[in-house]
Amino acid sequence: MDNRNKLTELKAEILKSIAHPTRLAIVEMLSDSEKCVCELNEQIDADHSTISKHLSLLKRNGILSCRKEGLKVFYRLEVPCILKFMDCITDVIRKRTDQHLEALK
Amino acid sequence: MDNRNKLTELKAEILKSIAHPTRLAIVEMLSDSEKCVCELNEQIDADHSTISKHLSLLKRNGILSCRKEGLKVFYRLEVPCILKFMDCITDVIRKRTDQHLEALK
DNA sequence: AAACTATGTGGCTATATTGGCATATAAGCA
DNA sequence: TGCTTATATGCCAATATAGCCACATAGTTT
Repeated sequence: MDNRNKLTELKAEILKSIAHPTRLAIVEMLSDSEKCVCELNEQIDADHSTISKHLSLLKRNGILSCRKEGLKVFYRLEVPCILKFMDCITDVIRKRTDQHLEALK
Repeated sequence: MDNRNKLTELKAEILKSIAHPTRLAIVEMLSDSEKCVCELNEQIDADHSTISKHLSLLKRNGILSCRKEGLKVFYRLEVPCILKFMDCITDVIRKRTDQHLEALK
């Protein structure tokens, strides 16, 4: 019972780490291949320190891993199953939109 | 490009709605069948107003739907695919734990 | 209609999250 | 060694979120 709660809390924590526009964008950008921080910095409109913090959070929570090569650090997605889930989330969005349209009738 | 960002933001918003211990617990409790608010109130240790707000958030975001029957309101899960995803999240937790153990060596 | 039950809402405070700036570290290069 | 580039961290202010109490509403029962 209490363990169940604990597990639910852990799950919520993991979910929270990808439940942020910038962090989700990072995850999506890493869907096909690893990328260096510099590349992410280029494509995301935020201070590099902000992005760095998002990356370290994602890493700490096991979503990403990284390797260093010279000056650069390359991050990669550790849990590709997340991507499949996004289809489910897109379903939710579709369903939600339908509901709102329905409500207007 | 901009549409892509908009979609990512929407997805993050949906994710955020289930990325909370209590809300995730609610989703899990509704995995097998609909339940009335009273039942949720019994099982969750929080003020009924707090639970009510979580429910309305989940509904607004298309995760849950509800129907009224007399005094009671029954909520049900609209998007069962969320449950499948939780296995992926559990993988993350396992992976993360492994990493931490590894780091201690 | 008055009292009761189940649920929802407004308003407030406490806490958590975010983002940017300045600064630090680490590695390559002149 | 000093300079430059890539990345990370400390600190702080702004904003968002959560939770509780009090109150409101809807439906039921007497």
